[in-house]
Amino acid sequence: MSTPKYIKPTESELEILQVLWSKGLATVREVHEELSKTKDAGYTTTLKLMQIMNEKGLVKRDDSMRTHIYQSAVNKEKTQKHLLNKFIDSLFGGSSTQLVIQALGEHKTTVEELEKIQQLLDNLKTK
Amino acid sequence: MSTPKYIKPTESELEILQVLWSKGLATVREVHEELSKTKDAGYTTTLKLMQIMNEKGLVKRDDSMRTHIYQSAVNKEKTQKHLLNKFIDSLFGGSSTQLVIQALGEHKTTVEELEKIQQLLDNLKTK
DNA sequence: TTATTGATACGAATTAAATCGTATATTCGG
DNA sequence: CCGAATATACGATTTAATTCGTATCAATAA
Repeated sequence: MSTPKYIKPTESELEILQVLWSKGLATVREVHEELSKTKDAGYTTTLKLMQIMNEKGLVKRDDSMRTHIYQSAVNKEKTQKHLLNKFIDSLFGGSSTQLVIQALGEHKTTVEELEKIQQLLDNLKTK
Repeated sequence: MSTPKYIKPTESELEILQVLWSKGLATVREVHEELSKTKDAGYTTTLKLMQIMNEKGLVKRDDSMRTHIYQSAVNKEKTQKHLLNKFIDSLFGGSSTQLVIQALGEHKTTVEELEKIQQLLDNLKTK
């Protein structure tokens, strides 16, 4: 079995992936419009980034038409997991528990969500 | 009240902060030895990084002696929280619950730890 | 047909991070 | 005192990420 090569997306690349994950398919223009809401960079900047991401294999595109259609080439959950693990290692010495404690302590979490997590914990415990 | 200026440490800076957080006080050499275990860069590289961190205010140092003594100038928990929030925003659309679910699902967590988290959840729920 | 709009390609400049070589000063063993 | 070991300072290079200008081509409206 071939070792899967995990590419670590940069900050900007992650922003683009977010958009693609939520839209499924999108043109450069669409992605750019979306990013423009919170960020301020030129169109060709977004274009170039997406071209590079295509070379890296982070996105796929259909270039059979004049206006290319992009989509993510990496799985959202897998990527999240991968980056999360790196994050936990680098900031919480590998202890996911520490991270969870901080995460729950800080953000306001609804009772429903807390119960959802408790469910999950119960499941994990019985395994 | 003055707006606290949060400086985002780079990857390498974070590694150094980790060492300082765990040691309290340390010389460049000590930090460097520690980093050498997992990483391979020259002594002057570590030195330079720590000098820059000093300029940025990420660390403090006592340079009254020939061999300077460094310590972190930023609070561990605060820094963790700050970076964690950024991370959650950028990767989990601000949902700490999503993050927690992924974190617990992936890493192997002991029953003791799971129970610790359940305790925490119970406390949160009654509030 | 021609001018305008909007698309990609691509080189190049800019910025930021990390790395290292070298100069120089201090300490310490002999 | 002298030489080796060990410090810091600091400029310069390298590498990576981001940004953007400009060329060029295609589509479309007038």
